[in-house]
Amino acid sequence: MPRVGLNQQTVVREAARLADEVGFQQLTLAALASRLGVALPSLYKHVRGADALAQKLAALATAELATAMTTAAVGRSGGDALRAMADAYRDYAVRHPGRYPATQRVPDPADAEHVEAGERAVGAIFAVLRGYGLTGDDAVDATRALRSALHGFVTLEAAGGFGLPRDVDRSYRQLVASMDISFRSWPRDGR
Amino acid sequence: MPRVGLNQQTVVREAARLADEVGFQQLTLAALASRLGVALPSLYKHVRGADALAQKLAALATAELATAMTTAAVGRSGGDALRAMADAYRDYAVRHPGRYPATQRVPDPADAEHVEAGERAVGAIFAVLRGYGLTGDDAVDATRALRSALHGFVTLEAAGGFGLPRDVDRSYRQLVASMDISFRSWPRDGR
DNA sequence: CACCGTTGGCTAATCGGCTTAGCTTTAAGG
DNA sequence: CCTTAAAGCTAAGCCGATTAGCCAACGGTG
Repeated sequence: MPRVGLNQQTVVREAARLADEVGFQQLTLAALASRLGVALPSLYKHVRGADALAQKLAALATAELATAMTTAAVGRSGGDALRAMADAYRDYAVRHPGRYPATQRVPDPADAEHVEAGERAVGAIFAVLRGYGLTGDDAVDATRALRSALHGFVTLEAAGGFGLPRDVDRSYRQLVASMDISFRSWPRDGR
Repeated sequence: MPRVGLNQQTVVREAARLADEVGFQQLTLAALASRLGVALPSLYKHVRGADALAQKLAALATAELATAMTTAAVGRSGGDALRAMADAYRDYAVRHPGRYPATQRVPDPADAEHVEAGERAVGAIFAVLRGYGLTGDDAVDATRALRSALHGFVTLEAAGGFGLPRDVDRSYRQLVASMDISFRSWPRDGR
């Protein structure tokens, strides 16, 4: 019986593909094994279990998303950079509906690649905000605001939460435009 | 053997309590049954199954959230109403970590109460936005923006996605303040 | 080429959760 | 008191995850 020749990389990558097809919640070791032409328990030679697989998938997806955000913003600044990054963010979420939810998982401190990927993603946002003159606590607040807005939008969109017929692309553009306005006149409370 | 005397209401309500304790994902028919002092299959006399239970829980949570939002905004307007509603929203999510995620489920059109609850929640936001002079398509866009921001924030907060030590309450206040600014000068593209 | 150790794959078995089928018994109403 | 709808039960089957333990393929070494 010839070996299939799997390793952790191939397993995680196929999991990513499968997740995009069937959804993150429906990503199952059983389905993944059959997809890879292998019996389910064989996967344990490469991944500790279902939870560990999800965590590895999170690391992969976070790295991809961070790269997409960084790439989009490079060579741009201000509202231009913001729009490009926001578009890249939503584009990733739409094109990878199975991977995107995985990016919500907090990195395991022991997984250096995952931690680094998360820092790259936040760093990309920070860099854009520096273009608005936002630094320190303001940058932290603004980063949280931007992440919240983008994450919330793509999550609601994916869940089918926008019932009305109004064009969703346009709503997203308006959201990003409103964030642009916010960042240009960021509210400072007394501190 | 005396009867416990369950009905759909009591089952769903207990499910909500349990979900808040153990988390939405960990809400299981097995745990719910043992909590109610009943064998698992007995639950099927009151609920069609696990998915239907989640849907009923969604209806309950959506109604509660809508009520909280509406109550908070009553008698206020403008930024005052916005802040009160936003605080009520986050407060609900924090105090009901198991119910809140359920509110993401799209109502089944056949469940009139659920549909109505969703409309009440959106209607509450619409009402606040009217105080900013936002109506029609602008109100739709702004509603989506606000929902995105609030939902994104509480979701990331619950997931532990805010790593830095910066005070989360303050970040939320800043987010809401920035939305207030956005609504006061809502961007209109050429249409 | 033969040997051997590593390791990737397998089968078997257990466990937990969901679901269905079908039986029993409560309790409410005539 | 009798009937009957419904609330509860047990039994059984399915599916996914996990663990244990076996076997065979491949790579390196003599």
